[in-house]
Amino acid sequence: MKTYGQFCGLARALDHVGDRWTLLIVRELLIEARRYSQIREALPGVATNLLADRLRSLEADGLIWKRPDGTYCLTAFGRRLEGAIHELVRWGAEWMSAGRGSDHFRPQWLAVALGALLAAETVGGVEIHADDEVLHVTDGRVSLGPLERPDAVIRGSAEDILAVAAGMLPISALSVRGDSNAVTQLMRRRDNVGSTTTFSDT
Amino acid sequence: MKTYGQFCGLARALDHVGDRWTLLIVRELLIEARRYSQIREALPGVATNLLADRLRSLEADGLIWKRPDGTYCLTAFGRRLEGAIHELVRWGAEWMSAGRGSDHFRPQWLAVALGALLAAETVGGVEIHADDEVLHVTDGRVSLGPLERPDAVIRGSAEDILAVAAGMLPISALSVRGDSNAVTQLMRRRDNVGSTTTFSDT
DNA sequence: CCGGATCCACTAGGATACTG
DNA sequence: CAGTATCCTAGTGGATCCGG
Repeated sequence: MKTYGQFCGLARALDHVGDRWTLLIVRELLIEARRYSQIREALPGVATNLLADRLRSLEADGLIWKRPDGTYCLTAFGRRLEGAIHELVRWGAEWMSAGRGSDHFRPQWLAVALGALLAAETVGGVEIHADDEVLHVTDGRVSLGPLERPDAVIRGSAEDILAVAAGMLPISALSVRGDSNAVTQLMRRRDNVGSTTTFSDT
Repeated sequence: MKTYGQFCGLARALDHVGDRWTLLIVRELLIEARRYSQIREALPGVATNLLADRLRSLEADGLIWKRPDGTYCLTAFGRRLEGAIHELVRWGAEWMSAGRGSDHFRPQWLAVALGALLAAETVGGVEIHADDEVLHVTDGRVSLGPLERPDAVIRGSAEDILAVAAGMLPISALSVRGDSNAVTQLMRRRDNVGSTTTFSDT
């Protein structure tokens, strides 16, 4: 990308992660370390050379790192984009209410969405079965895989779980077992989500 | 921009604000409502047709609104991007340490940078004279213009003030009058800024 | 099969000239 | 002043091919 040539944090940030696909690559690696072909299949439509280009740039900029086993992995610096990505996910939740339509969907994306949308102050562990994917939430952090002794277990389609987290469906749309208190506490959405578009001055 | 076609908050957000220049336009309107030509001169290098395109899209998406007097103004929905922009500014602070170089710089950009970098819990008012620009901070919010009864007044070049806020220079690089306590409290940077790039696993 | 590289058609972006 | 109209270039998308 051509640099904006502005001495401004936003412009400098966009100089490095403002390119098309770049933040989506970071999103994938935020979920877990991935191989080239795993990233590619998670990003339908990306050209192979473009993905290779982006990975090279991200590595040169110190955001990602290629492990000896061939998986790409975020550095600590790259992971510090999580806050910005979560903010964008929360803002983008507004555009989710139009429904899925014919868009692609991967259950793993739930990990990022839930990390951004769920209440951070949750105590205890909740296991989530979304379609065939299993993930869990502890202390407001979302990770892939099951939990040893979950306080509650939620089951539903990934789409429904996402819709509940985004406030588009009531919690009753999901099957919940165990401590239902932990679940309602978990699903209390963060700020900055779901207000209607209004026009104001100043 | 071509849509990513992904049912994901991040992808949907980028479908609307991921285009080149778009977030910088939002940044300008976050500072204050602006006319077409004011936006253009704040974004050196933007093509006139491109700016017109972006403004049309942003208006169609309900992020901005054209007032009867011809100034473009953020809607409440558009202003909800402030959190994401602040996060990007904080992340981008890492790239500011390379110095200004030959990049453009506008004193007004300080308003956004300070809003992102300064401690939000500040009490009292601090007036900032950056070159010929005057702005002030109250309750962690930054606005253009002077303050009625400031607790402290900071003077310096906009570049130095930015550098202090980003932690690249000590507070002693600036001239401070009044309650120096309020100033040191103000300049205590938020999290997520300034750690060195390290490589870690997992 | 994985991890790309190469080629080509297409589209978005950049620079400048021009207009109501 | 606030854009529109062009032209040209760089970046993107899609398909295919290639070496390990």
